[in-house]
Amino acid sequence: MAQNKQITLENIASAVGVSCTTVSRVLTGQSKKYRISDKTRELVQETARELGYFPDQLARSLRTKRSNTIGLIIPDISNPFFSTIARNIEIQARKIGSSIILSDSQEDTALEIDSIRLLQSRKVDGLLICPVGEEYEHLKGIQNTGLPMVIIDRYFPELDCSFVVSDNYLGALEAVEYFFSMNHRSIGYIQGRVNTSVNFDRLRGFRDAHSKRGIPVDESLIVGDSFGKRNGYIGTKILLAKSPRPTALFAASNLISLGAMSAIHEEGLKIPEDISIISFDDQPYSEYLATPMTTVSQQTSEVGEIAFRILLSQINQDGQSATDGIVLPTELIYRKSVRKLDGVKS
Amino acid sequence: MAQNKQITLENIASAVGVSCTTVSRVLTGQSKKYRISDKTRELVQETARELGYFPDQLARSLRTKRSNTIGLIIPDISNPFFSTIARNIEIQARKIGSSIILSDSQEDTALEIDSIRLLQSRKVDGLLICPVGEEYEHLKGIQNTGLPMVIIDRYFPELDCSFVVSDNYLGALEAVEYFFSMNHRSIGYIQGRVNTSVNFDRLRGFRDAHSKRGIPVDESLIVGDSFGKRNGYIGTKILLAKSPRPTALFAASNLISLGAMSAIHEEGLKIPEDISIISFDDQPYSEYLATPMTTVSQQTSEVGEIAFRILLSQINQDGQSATDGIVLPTELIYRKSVRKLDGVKS
DNA sequence: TATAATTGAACAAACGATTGTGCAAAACAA
DNA sequence: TTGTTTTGCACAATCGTTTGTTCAATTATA
Repeated sequence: MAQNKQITLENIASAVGVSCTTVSRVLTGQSKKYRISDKTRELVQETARELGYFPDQLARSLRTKRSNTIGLIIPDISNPFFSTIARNIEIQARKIGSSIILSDSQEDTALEIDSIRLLQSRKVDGLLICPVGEEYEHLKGIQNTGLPMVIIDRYFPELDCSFVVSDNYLGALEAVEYFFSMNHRSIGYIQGRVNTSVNFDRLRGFRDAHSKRGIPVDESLIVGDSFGKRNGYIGTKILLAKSPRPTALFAASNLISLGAMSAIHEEGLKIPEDISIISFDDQPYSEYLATPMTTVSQQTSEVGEIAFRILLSQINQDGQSATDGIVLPTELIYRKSVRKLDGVKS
Repeated sequence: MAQNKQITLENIASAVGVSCTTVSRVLTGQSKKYRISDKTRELVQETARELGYFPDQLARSLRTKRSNTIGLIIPDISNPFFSTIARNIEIQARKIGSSIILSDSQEDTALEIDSIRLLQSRKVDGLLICPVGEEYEHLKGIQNTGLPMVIIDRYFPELDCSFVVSDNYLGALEAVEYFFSMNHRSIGYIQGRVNTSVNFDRLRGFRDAHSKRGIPVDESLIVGDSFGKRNGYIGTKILLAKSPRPTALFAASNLISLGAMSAIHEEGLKIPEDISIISFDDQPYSEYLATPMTTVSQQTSEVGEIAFRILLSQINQDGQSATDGIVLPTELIYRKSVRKLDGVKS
């Protein structure tokens, strides 16, 4: 209970009988550089150990202008997709003694802006951010401050900023082409938040797959506006009510497909007998679902690690590095949720 | 690119023509207390806004001895169980302008100890920790420093520290009693990390359910040693190899049941025809599994929120508050993964 | 021996905020 | 007019580190 006082350099200094300058230099490994005698050095080190000293990072950061702290802004940390990204970032960070300050923007641009402010005032060395989407004016603002930043899972063509994303275009293209190869012609797309690069690219893949086959896309089959479960449910309800019903569904996220399954189940339909489905985001449970789900898998753990490394180099090079955009390939994982339809009616 | 200089109180002060004392007092809302004139106040506020001032939290914290930062240590943030806890904590924290520093201990006590050190040196106001388990000597150490702390999802009987846990005992008891009511008599338990309170309580529930029925527990049916997927797989493999095979499996976590499903599938067995299963931790996907899974659901989102509130009161009361242990009820969610066996052979 | 070079460590000024106290000027009272 | 109170703000110390510079004592060189 005894609210122990903090041990400071001064405590060690007076215990040993030197100045805290000397203590500081010993403890930061600069004893050679500043010609501290071995005797003094050892004495200081030992005393520090005895007293259980550890540096006050706040004071240190204030002086050195480096907090060894990075800000991580995520729209929803409870989404496994993001939490595994977060995990890999944290693991990288701790290797170099950095800590991560986590901020959940709750898919809300206003909160995202708040978070940025807060993290800036906490003097993070850099920012890893998965923006809600749509707006990026506030991100420009960050760049003007010179704060190193890399964007995760999204990008903004007009923003000159490093990013790490999956190849959403090819991922979607491949998925929809697979539908076609299984003779599906009427494919519903339950999209995520519109005006995000993620959604834009997936939609583009969806469209291009059609045009490559010379199949017109039925715009009424493109529904939805969020990456959440509820949107998946609603979107699917709408699509299933159409007549004729689309024979296949392309879900833009793991949460969307969860909502979709809910709706499909509610309608008494079976996957893939009554309706086929492919979902973006492979998950550990995907293969154990009622019908093991065909998914577009992303390299989730790599995303975080790569983003962190880029950020780190930016921090160390003091903003001199060129901005890079990393695009990670996706993989279509074939399972049982897509049925092969009988011959094509033409 | 122009690495903009930080705006300080001094900048505002000289712009307005007052001292930074005054600026500080205005900006921290103490203008009345210190009799700053309205004119000065407004001028300062406006100038601060114009200059885009925001306080340096490091400097502030150094002086005030309060960082508005709390440390969160989690064994595996990628596990949805923990990430939803984390999310709720973050949401609470941001409401009061606190930030959370996230640390993933990777289920490793050594890393956990490291994390604590790091967070202490970052001067967090309090600690929210889900300990790896087993050892708690290092946690005693925290208490001696007077750092407010509340333990999440675990507890240590000999440690006088607030905690928030689920009623693991009753949750397990109820699950196993349900197995019995469905005429199962040979139940395998794939446990999590041994010597954690979580596992201990669940195991106790498992045993007590047996003794209440006067059924001896077959010790060879208790396997495993971790909450991970791999352990679920291995444990299930072992249990399925027994003859006679247990008719039911009780999985101590969501990850364990995922591994279990993998093994069951590999053996060509069906749930619940060939084997029944109940898993701890309800998940969004639980109802969409090949066989919708009967689960013991925990109040995941409440855990984080409650823990945060307790911590907050400890911080504000400066350690004067009594330690409380909160036990949250679980709920057995009945789905399709438990088969009713034919009459009991006696 | 006188001078120069080296060694070992201390001084003091930051970093950006907060805060107890002091002190003029203005307003008031007698 | 003189004395008292109130108003409005500034001084300066402090939080715990880091770091450029200074400086005496010792050792080496001429």
